[in-house]
Amino acid sequence: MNNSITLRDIARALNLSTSTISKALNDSYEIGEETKKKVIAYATEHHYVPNRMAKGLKQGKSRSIGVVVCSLDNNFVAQMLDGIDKVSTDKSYQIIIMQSKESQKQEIACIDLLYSGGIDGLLISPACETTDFSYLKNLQESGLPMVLFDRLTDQIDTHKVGADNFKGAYDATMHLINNGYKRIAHLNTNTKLSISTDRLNGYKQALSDQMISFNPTYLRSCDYTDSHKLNEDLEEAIQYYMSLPEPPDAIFTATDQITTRCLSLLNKLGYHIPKDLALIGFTNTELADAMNPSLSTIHQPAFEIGQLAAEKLISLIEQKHKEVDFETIKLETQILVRASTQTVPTSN
Amino acid sequence: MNNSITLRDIARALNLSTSTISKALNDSYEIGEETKKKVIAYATEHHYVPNRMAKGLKQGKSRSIGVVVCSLDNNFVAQMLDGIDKVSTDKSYQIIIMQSKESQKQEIACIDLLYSGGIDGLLISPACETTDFSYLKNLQESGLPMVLFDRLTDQIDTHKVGADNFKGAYDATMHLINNGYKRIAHLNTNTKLSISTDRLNGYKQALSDQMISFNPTYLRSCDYTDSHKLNEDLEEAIQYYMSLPEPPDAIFTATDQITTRCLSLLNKLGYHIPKDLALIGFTNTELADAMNPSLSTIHQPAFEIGQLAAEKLISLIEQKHKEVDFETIKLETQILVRASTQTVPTSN
DNA sequence: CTGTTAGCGCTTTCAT
DNA sequence: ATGAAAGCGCTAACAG
Repeated sequence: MNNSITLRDIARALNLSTSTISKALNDSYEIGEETKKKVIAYATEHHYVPNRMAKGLKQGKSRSIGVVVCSLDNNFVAQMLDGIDKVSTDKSYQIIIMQSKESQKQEIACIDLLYSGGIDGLLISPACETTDFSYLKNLQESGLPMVLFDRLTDQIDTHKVGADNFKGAYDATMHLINNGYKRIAHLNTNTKLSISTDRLNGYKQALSDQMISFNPTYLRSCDYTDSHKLNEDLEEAIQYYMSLPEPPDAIFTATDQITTRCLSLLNKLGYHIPKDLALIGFTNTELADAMNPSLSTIHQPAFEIGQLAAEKLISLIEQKHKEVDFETIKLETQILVRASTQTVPTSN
Repeated sequence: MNNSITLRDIARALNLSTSTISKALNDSYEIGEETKKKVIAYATEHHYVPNRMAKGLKQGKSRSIGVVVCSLDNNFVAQMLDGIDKVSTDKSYQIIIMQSKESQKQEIACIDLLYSGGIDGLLISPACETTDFSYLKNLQESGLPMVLFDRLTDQIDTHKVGADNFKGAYDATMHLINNGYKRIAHLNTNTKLSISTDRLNGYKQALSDQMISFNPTYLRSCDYTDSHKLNEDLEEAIQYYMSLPEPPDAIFTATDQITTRCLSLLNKLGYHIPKDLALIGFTNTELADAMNPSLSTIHQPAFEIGQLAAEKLISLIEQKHKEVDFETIKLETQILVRASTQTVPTSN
């Protein structure tokens, strides 16, 4: 660990007290210009770097923020983290990122570790598996400021920042309908979180607005917990759809992983997109344009979600005393129409 | 910050001393079974969670590792981070990730912050911009264990873990030659780091082994610092190549970003891959199969690089006293041949 | 303007 | 088997 010089070392070298050094380095009005200069000169020369742990221990705060996400190796998550990092760095907070891998157990382990590390606040996008939020609620009651981002739940009352998933799903479905698709399947995750339900509801609303009745056989959920299992579920779902007497003519997929993998899988299984089946889904991949075929997507403002969530959390941390009205912010998604939904299927 | 109960609170409640509580919770042999049980029961009931800062301050180590990467929003980096996280979590180290955004100045700011945070060791993949490593060297001399990963340099003597970039580049170039391509261009980054030079050398070696003389007009470097600038440079490079009297018939691209963007760009500019131009490059995207055309790639064992780097660092941390022989480990890359290099160009 | 002192929460001798 | 006390590096009253 850190074995650079300490305040005491400087104090001894300069024949001053540690508190004088501390004040000088913190540019206190109590200290004379002369002394300040001398201290700062010595400190820089000897590469003094303050010990954050000592400072944190003393001050009861650490200027660090814990971030819990499902996975680091996820394009969409990475973009949100980038946004969080931007704001945190600007406001000189350090972020500590941990991954739940979609497991509630691991999520709790992460939170414990973060909490014991003395974070000033928590930014969390819960694991798909998580249904019981009492753990988080307890932490909140014991005074830890927190903001939910991306994946939200009604079970906790705090600031929440995510995309307008209902609208995004509605737009996607409506786009398919407007392009002449009639039998629209929906593939989503097996979670109870809002990302899943909101998207399902948006899908249903669009159908109903267009007088298309919701057909439960066109709805399948995939296990999101395990990457391998996801592929299996996806393949099974597609096989199932296509073996139906009336197979769907389009699929609307609910998450980044599902969308891109679905495209790969459809290609692999030999289906032609969009002739056999149109495809549109939530994903933020920059490669949508270069895919085969280029992929129509619902794009979420990931970076902005991260930024806003971090801002909200920091404001919460810095006005811990005051009463605040918690907000739930839903940022607009964007529909990007490309080739995967362009061909109107042969009439029937 | 953390305002859970402390050892003192437990001590008072149980009419014991803090040191007894500390020992009990750390399962010391000095403490009787009865007492231990009582203490542990109380601690769990009241959700005692130790203060890492206090512990770290006392013990002179924090069980945390600093990680500096160029960017979070980068597929390849994310995979390495995942590997680092796996090992760290297993060995109960916490990781603190920071991004340099390819700027040396920001890199130093990150390192300072990490160092002052009391990290036990540093894992770093330097910014493209970084050429002067004296800063890191000083830190190392002052006792901070560090491991370089992915982007290596001879200027620092420590454990280093990366891919065998020379071999990867050699394989890619050789593959192109074997498939009948003769005028092979190389697009890389404008950095002095080994990732760039090793790949260039592998490319040159393959050419020379096949009696093809290296043509400097077929070599272009892109500014990697800025995402927008990269696109410009790329577009300019392609325009330049294609306006040559003898334009290249294949491109070998050196990094994840360059490779995928190059594909997008070639499509956008209306070139047909691989008829007009073959393309193969370093990238770890899972979407290579689903691209248009499916993309031949050099795949790096990113997760393993992360894992190994973390293991090396932790071993360094935990045997800080002993003398060690530093190793440089180069993991095998993998060539994945797909459609973007499949068609032999029309003879000439 | 500068110094003394106490204490953040924890571990760790050293007594008892 | 348990406790008292010191101290990690820092800041913040409070004196001087």
